Amino acid sequence: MNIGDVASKSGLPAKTIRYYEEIGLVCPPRGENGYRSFGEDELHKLAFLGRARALGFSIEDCRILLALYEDDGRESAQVKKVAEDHLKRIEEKIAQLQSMRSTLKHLVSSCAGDNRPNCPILNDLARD
Amino acid sequence: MNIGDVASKSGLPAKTIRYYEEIGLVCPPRGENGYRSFGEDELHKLAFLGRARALGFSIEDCRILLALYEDDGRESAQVKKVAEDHLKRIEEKIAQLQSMRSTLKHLVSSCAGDNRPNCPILNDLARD
DNA sequence: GTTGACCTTCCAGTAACTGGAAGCACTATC
DNA sequence: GATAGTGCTTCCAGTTACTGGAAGGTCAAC
Repeated sequence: MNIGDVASKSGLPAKTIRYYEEIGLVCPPRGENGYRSFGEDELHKLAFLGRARALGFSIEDCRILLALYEDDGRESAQVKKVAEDHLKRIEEKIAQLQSMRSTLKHLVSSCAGDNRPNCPILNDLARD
Repeated sequence: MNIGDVASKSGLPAKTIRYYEEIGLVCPPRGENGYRSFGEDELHKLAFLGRARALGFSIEDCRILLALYEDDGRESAQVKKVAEDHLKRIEEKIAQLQSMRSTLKHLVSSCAGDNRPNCPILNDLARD
């Protein structure tokens, strides 16, 4: 398979796949013409990476998860730890965004949004 | 005031203030010794920026908000638009993170987290 | 043989800082 | 007056995970 094939099958852009090769997440062999030649295993890996990224795991987490996936001697506790840490970071991020949302909602609803200059949003940002 | 003073008063790191000057958000005059010399107005601006950033506004949004703040002819509708667009983006982000959280929570709870290799998290990432 | 799609590499840019090095400036102390 | 310590300056590089684009080689079809 050429890169375009695995791109459409994995859902990842070709650019991203080249990038993943550059940083060592995958290393497809090359054909005579210099084209990357992907097998089912590489496609499987890329799909794995796509799903992990879709769950918000960082590239470094993905690297670890992939290594654990390929390590028969892994302990599920290692995987769980990575996922739990990530979950915790996500929950912190959600809390932070919810706090912003709450403040913003309040500000937006208090602003007339008309053609006059007075604005509670700016007043709040400029408060002393 | 030197940069260290406005840094502690505004809560922004000195590095960040220099960066804000570099991108034209503030432009404090310089003293004889080449040091940046901040007045109350610059401090006020920096505090404004700090609060806007804390609400998650992008630097470009901050630039717009600051310009509106300093424009007596502004219409509150302009400010409200910026805030509403930002609020919408935040809500989308929250929804995305909540979806990740939901999946992750489920996966984490289904993983034994022991010394055995079998792991539902990896199974899910590797599913066909 | 030429068009068009697909592949290659390389370089630059994104957002918003942050860390660190090298080197002045200022203040306090001996 | 020398020195130490802190604070200021600029400049360069690195962060995250790609993404866009240019210049050019390859392949299949007509």
